[in-house]
Amino acid sequence: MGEGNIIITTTATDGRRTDTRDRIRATALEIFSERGWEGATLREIADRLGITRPALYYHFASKEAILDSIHDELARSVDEIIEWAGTQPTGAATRASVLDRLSALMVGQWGPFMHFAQREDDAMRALKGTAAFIKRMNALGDILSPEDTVAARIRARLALDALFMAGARSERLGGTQTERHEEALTIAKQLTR
Amino acid sequence: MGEGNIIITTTATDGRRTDTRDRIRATALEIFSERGWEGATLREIADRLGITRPALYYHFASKEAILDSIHDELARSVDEIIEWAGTQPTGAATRASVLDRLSALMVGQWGPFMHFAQREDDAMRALKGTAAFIKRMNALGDILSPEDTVAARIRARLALDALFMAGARSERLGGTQTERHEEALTIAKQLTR
DNA sequence: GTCTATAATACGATAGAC
DNA sequence: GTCTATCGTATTATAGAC
Repeated sequence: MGEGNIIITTTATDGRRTDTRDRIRATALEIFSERGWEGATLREIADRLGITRPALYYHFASKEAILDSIHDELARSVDEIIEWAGTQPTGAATRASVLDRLSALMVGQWGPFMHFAQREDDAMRALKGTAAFIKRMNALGDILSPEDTVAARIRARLALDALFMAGARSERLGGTQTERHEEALTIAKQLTR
Repeated sequence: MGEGNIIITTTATDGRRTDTRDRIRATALEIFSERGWEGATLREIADRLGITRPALYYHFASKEAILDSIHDELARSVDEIIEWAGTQPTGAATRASVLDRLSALMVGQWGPFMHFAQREDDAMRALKGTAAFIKRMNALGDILSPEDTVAARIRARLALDALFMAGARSERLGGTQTERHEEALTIAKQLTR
């Protein structure tokens, strides 16, 4: 809830880490993406960090609090895009720019997490953080629909899917990671034209 | 493995049900679709059927065996489509027919389950049944790609996503269920042209 | 800030009566 | 074919020492 999103590895003078909270979030993001919400265990997060489970509870009150914290960080970036779109005239150019900005997020570390959050949609509707994510995805779907028809809404959702597809594990599509992102972006723009 | 896929409710002369195995599969399909693999519990399946957890074990050896049994039934339908495509000349007309046949599966009871199986892809790679499902989805992706490029493979995957989207919970897209299926099919055909 | 030890709960699965 | 009772193991989470 409001932490910075730049992770800098530091050590105190006695050698103890002082960035454990950020390291927990980074590792949890990996494991949520790999295993899904139910499949991800605090044991695995702790083990991968080389600490014990109780130590996690010093930094976060619950498993859900870790997810919420990760989501808060992503939400700021997505909200920026949504708010920016609100200041622009509706049109194909604005939709293309929104897709450009979203694609940039996917290329970074958010690709696997957005894939996770999207895939867990109904299973996780109960989770506060993810419910908010779904609302943001719906807002993006509305922004990306050129007109108010079922077909346009399906196409807008597919445009988002295209970006997610390139952002997540997608080696089977062939080509380089960069190539996949570029092609997905091109197709997404065609779908929202 | 090898049971019929038509569920007929019958009762023996003393009033006991004789179709519990099929009822378990139908209910499990619902709950897997709603909650995902880890989120689905045998407790909920049993409760919804009005029986106890141990009673499930009379019909299936394990939770995984239930999933495998459901998957076997779907696999026969998907394999029919894949095999039929193999006998046809490659071309836009064949791809459109494959999409028609897949869409017909989605309109039936398989839509939510295909959404489930697709979404659980990496979390469930360990599960025998789902691993086989992923292989079939990859085969369909190949069949639906007009050429051997990254862009074509992304478009083929999005065509499948469009059908899945209409088949699963998708009320937010507006329109009627029939309308959503028709529009999704049209878009899918455009993507694989 | 991290540890050991443990509580409380839920899970999948089994044994054996009926 | 379904039940009651239970086992063994995992989970999230907490208490209190250091």
